Amino acid sequence: MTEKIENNKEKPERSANFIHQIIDEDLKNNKNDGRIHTRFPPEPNGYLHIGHAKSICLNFGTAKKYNGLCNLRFDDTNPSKEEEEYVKSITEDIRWLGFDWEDRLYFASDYFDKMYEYAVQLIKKGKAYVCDLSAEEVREHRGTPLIAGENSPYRERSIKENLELFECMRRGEFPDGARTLRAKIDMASSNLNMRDPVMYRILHESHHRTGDKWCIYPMYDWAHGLEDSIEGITHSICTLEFEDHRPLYDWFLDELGAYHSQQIEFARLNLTYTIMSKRKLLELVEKGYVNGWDDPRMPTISGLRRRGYTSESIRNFADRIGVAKRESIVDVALLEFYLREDLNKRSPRVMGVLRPLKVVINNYPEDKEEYLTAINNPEDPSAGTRKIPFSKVLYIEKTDFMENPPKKFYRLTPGREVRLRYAYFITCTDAVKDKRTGEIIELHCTYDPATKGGDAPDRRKVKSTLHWVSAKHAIEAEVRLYDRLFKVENPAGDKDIGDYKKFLNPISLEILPRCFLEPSLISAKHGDRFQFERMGYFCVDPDSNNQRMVFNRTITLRDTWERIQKKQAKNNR
RNA sequence: UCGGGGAUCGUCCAACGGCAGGACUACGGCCUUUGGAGCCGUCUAUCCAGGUUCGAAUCCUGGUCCCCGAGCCA
Repeated sequence: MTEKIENNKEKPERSANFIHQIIDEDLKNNKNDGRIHTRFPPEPNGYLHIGHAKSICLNFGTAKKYNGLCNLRFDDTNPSKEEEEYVKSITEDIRWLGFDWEDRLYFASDYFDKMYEYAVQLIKKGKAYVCDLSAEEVREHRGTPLIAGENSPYRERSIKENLELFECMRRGEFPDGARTLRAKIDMASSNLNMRDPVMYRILHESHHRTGDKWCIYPMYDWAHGLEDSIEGITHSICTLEFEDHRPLYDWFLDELGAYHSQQIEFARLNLTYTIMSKRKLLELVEKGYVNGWDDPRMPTISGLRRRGYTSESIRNFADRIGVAKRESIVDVALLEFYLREDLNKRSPRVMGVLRPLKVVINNYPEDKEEYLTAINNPEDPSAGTRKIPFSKVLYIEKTDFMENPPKKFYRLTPGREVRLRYAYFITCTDAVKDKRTGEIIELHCTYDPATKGGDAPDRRKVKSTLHWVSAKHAIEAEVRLYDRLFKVENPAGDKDIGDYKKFLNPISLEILPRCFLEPSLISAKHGDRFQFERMGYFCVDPDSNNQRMVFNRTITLRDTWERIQKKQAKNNR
């Protein structure tokens, strides 16, 4: 009984998405003998982003849910845009996300021979022909949505001639663009994709896997269904823009009498304050708006990873946003919620002062040092405790002191007593200012020795607890603060403005060169994640080295004080 | 204009003829040695107009709005 309740708690019953409903139905009808086989088919022409993560979670997740299989297949049918670098990053990213294709790593280019044979078969059936029209002429013959197209003058070539010409195409006897192989369907179809679509184009270009073996390359529509068919994919899940292509997908497979997978389309992910277009992301990288594909501001998987995201949080997010056909733009706050949820559970707590303000404890002995006990993770008792050094001169956060505080400011002000976390109650006696600028450069305080550890024997309370670092013991480090890449929710959506780059947030990166961290951080390694108490979650950047530690702020903690300030500012307006 | 899709809280997803529900956000409160976390609560939605039905987000009819489609890209 108890067990049952716990199970329910862990796996709250959520209704199946529309794709899983289709699969449930297929299973009921014993379609494909109950086999479920999906695939994730990236084109190796860019880095994966959070939108791909949705698709990866869907495809691999579906296979897992139904005890089926999911292949990783590179759709490398266009050698002019594709590179080996991308297949490396893509495989890394998928693995990091936590998915495994076992021995089922495939490339569309592995099937070029089979595809060629299939094309010959279609020609022999009188359903494909070699066309001599130029690209421009093909466009002119295609017509428009309102006007039917015209047949190509080469449409009625004999099967024999088509076979010979296609063979000559393959052998490289024609220059790029001179001829194409086209399916013979219907130039008057209301679906433009059915107006004798091109199956093969001539491209004298070296392919990253097949080298110079081929100079004709298959088009997506022709290739994709065959890839699915060859691999025995049962459910071929893709995005909405391929809906119009489904009749063609079906036509090829039906004409060939080949195994026929079912194409199902869903709406791709959009996220607020970022862009998902590969082309635009490439532009940001190439024109130096960001520092590479893995810049922590990028929505790429590698960027998120470097930023400190956990794969668990991305998977939870993908699971939560669901799958539907309605186009949408998901609030990035939802992603951030799952990030914080996961980070809160797993991150060791440490203290780090980002914007240091020197504090001298007047009544603390000059040379005394003591080690105080701090809890490593209140969410995880097994994480234990550690010792942190305390001494006469400390740093606290600049924003934790105000000489003339507004209402509801609970932190340090002249005359007020607060707690230093795990240490003592201190009271501010004096603020030293720079004579010229008036900036507060140093605080003088007294401490109450009876409050060691942070509790007062007389039960008196303080309104706030501050984090701090002993000046003598602190590690100096660089911390990089990231904010959203764009200033507006939907930078790609505003067609009046035109260029999405106008919406770039000019302060999406702030570098703090002189932060002070507690000494335990000295052993932190690349990728290690921490919560800097009261400040947020941080991770060690790969730029970090023995000379200089570099941390990225993954995300702030939820900040109630910030909200109060915003409200106050609003009310004063 | 033709073809293909889609319209449910601010956002995302459910409800498949029978009390419109969940998550996030926002806003209150409790608690707190992180203004963190946790806990409790509140607000807010069926594109419009007709019809069928005891009963419609769901079925029918007619509108409106949005997205995709005329690459030898995927």
